[in-house]
Amino acid sequence: MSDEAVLVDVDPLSPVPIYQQLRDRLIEAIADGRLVRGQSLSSVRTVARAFGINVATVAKAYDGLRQDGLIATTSKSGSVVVRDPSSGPPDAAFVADWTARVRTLLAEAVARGVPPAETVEICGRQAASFTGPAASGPSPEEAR
Amino acid sequence: MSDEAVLVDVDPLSPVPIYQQLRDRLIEAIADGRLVRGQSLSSVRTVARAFGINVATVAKAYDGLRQDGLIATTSKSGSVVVRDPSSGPPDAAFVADWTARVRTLLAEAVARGVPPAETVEICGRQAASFTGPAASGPSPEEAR
Amino acid sequence: MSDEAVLVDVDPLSPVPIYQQLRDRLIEAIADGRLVRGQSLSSVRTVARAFGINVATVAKAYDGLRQDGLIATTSKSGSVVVRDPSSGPPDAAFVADWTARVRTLLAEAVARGVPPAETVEICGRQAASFTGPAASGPSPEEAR
Amino acid sequence: MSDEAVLVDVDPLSPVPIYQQLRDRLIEAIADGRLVRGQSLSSVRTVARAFGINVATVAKAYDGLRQDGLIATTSKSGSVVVRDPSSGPPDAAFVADWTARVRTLLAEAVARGVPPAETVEICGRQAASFTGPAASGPSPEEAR
DNA sequence: GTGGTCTAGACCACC
DNA sequence: GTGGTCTAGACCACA
Repeated sequence: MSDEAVLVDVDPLSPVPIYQQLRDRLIEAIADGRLVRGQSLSSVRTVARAFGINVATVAKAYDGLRQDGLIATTSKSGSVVVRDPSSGPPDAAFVADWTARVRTLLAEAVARGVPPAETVEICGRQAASFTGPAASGPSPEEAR
Repeated sequence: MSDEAVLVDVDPLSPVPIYQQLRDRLIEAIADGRLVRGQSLSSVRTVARAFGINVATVAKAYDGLRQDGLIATTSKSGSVVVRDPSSGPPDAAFVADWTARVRTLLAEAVARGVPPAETVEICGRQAASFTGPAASGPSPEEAR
Repeated sequence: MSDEAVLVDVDPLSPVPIYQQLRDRLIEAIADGRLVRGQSLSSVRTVARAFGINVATVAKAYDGLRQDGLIATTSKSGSVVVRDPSSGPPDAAFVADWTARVRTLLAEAVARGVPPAETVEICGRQAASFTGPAASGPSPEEAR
Repeated sequence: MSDEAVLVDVDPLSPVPIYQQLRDRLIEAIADGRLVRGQSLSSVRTVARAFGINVATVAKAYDGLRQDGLIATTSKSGSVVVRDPSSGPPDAAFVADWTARVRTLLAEAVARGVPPAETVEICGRQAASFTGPAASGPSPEEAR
């Protein structure tokens, strides 16, 4: 029980689908170390009840994480995190796709007048919060 | 006439709506200087014909850009770019929202094993290809 | 179900687009308290059927309200009002733009011979029917 | 020549049609006394050349003013203002229609959080600029 | 059930 | 010519 208490919250009024909000929040939890490999997630029923949302919605969120190879689900022990920042680099295809997406997002800010350098600065600040305590150091090598 | 030849392409099979792909590509064109303030876009009909998509779909893409204050449309001269990287900084609300979105995107890469420092590096590389107050430096080669 | 019975009507023969008439009527409903924060709107299909207009037309009206931050839409529960007169003041840019528009409208009446004082009186009478921080006074009878 | 030098300007990038901008600016000029009964307007050709717009566009603007009974056009002396704030009150139908329009506009501000009282205050400030010096006095009777 | 997207084709306003 | 509006009808995603 104590190892599955990751608090996230979803906004039912947001235009972004609830299942994706859930997925995004869990990914962020994995990225910043609140969820680590081996840790188990709350059951779909528990989460659904906690947020007052449909079980299918939670299942869909977990499904996405499973397809991304981030969690694995067994009928016995539920869903557990099987991949986290320390699990090694992803395949090149993912990186290529991700690069394209980040380019689009950066463009949105630059087109509106945010200086390119400032966008990178913001990215740096956000990324710094992901590796945990070691990330604010001089050279963020893998803290493995 | 000769100033509206900005080539982009869209993928009708992608899960991301066509109108948004179009919008994204045009935003990127504005960000990297292929489209500058005062330049006019191809007419909705021309674009629709070129891509084999519906006029309304193109109109919706242009509509989004209009609401973002990036283009202005008149019946006479079609749509022209009215805001570009040199038009000054956007409002704080946009930046705050954008920061949240970029955080989610960065988390996705970090959770999968891309080192935070590398995500920032990629951002830097992409941002370097955009035009901005500081981007007019001596040819942005890969800083690798 | 019982909380979405806000009746408005539209005129298909009017030069003002149907989607905008719908938008205007709903804005008036929000302004005068017939629609309050948290209340949900009829679904696009319901409205479309009721008025004999197209679903897309209603969707466009709702789209406008969404971009103005007045409603929020989710696939599950449809559209709900998220901003009303009690939600705090708008940004300065909006007020400036609105002032210019009201000036033009006032001019139209004055140029035709309505005394300026009377235009303001009419505005006062109309504004009195709206709910606002000060509008909950002792029954806004005509101050004539 | 010296009595037709009313300066207005139009924004070709505005979403509001040029002919209507022209019409609006002229109505404002009549409302605030820069144009009075008997004064003649520049010819359509002169205006068209001055703004680099089409003659037909100017003609359409003048046409609207003519239908509103604000100007009259003779082939001999061109267009002259035939109605201004001192010409007496308009018909009731106009006032009723105008009231509905002003209500819609007021609602837009109120719905977004502008207190009703403040909307009226803004209207008062704008209206004050219309009658000229006499409007800021105690009781703005007709200064006829 | 909900809303979002897209199509094909039509009409109208603007210039 | 341009863009804006509306229709009818279809398909898909969300919950």
